[in-house]
Amino acid sequence: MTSEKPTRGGSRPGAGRKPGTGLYGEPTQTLRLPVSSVPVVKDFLAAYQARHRPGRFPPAIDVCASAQNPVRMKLPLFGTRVPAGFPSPADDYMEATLDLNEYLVQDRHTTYFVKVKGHSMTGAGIFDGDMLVVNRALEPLPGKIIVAVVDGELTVKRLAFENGRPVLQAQNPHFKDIVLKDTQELQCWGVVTSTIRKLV
Amino acid sequence: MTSEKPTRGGSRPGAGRKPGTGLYGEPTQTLRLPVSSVPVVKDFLAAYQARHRPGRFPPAIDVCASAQNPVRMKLPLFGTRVPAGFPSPADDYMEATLDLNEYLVQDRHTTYFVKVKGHSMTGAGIFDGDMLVVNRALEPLPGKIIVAVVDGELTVKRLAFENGRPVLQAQNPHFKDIVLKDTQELQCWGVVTSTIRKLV
DNA sequence: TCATTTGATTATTGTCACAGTATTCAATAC
DNA sequence: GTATTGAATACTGTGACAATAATCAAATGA
Repeated sequence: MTSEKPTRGGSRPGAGRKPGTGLYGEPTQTLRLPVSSVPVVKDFLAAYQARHRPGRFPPAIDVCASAQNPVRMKLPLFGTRVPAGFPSPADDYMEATLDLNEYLVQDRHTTYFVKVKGHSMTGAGIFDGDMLVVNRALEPLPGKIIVAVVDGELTVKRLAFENGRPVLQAQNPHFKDIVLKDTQELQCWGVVTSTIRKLV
Repeated sequence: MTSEKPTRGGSRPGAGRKPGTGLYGEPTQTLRLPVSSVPVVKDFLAAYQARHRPGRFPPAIDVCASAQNPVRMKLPLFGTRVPAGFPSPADDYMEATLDLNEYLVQDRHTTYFVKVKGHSMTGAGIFDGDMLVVNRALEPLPGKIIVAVVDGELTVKRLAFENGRPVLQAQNPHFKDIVLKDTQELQCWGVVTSTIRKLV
């Protein structure tokens, strides 16, 4: 321990942290939120931050399941007319019975389920935690929402083509589209046929 | 226009705004976010506010009863890891089985389906043509999305309470909320537990 | 009598400001 | 040539402030 005056360091022109080197690469601002929502928003921001990191696409899918052995289960489906009382199977109001598997699974051998992670598809009405029904036998046409693998990352995006190149469009203006380069391979795992969201 | 000193008003003990009268009914705090995420978070907060707005004690709501019909099923469920190839039932990725009916139908005796018409619930991610899974055995608590009959009209709205009165909130700023008057009867047909949307 | 007006009081809310931290630069030391 | 160092500058979390909103009860006026 000395009290000598150091001779290194000092004023330098052009020194200082460079702009855009923060967590998000863009300006920030403060927003007032209810305290109970803070952890939720922080989780969202973590995904938001990761999504903006160049060259990396965090997985958007959590759970995969296949529809191999569906069983029938019929439940009442009511029509659009307003019944005078609560509808019962004997009423004319009942339009049909509905089997969810029958309704949602075209072909049990080519259908599976995945769970959505992240907020990149909110513009298409697909939210974090939604369950998707995917049919891998369907052709990935432009405009369809597909499950795809790009650079080893599993994502859910809307398929489009620009200048002959496939583009995986995020349906949220704050997430970047994925424009495939010649060196990148697009592996399609199927077309999303339905979305399911649990509310309770 | 006079300059006389008014004699009304003045200091009062116990005056002042009451705690918990804000948008969320709870304390708030500031959080720093990237500017591009601000509209996304604000949208989220709007829904969050509707979800968490504390209601008063619920009035008498008629929960009607009836329905039936059974059967069951089981389907394979795959693990959370991203598989290197397409998952199949023979893979180690299969972790359990998923049954769509089991996943979406808590009690087949109290569950039915309805199809949405109109755009009044788009703010809650419920769109025209969506299929709703409704459980009429669940209690219509504030914040839940319910199927209700008001003045003979069958509607899907979010339930809330203002000044002790039930309010059916449309989740679309272009639709009006339904504030129930004393002469009006609110007949609840159940709580929406899931939404299903077919894309193809 | 009773509904309305009024100013003080207090909570909420959007925004700014500040201190502490992180990053970068280039001269100096080794 | 490489590592160290202090200054410079941006980022980040939190506190503070002013403007707004809500509430109360006395005074007012019909």
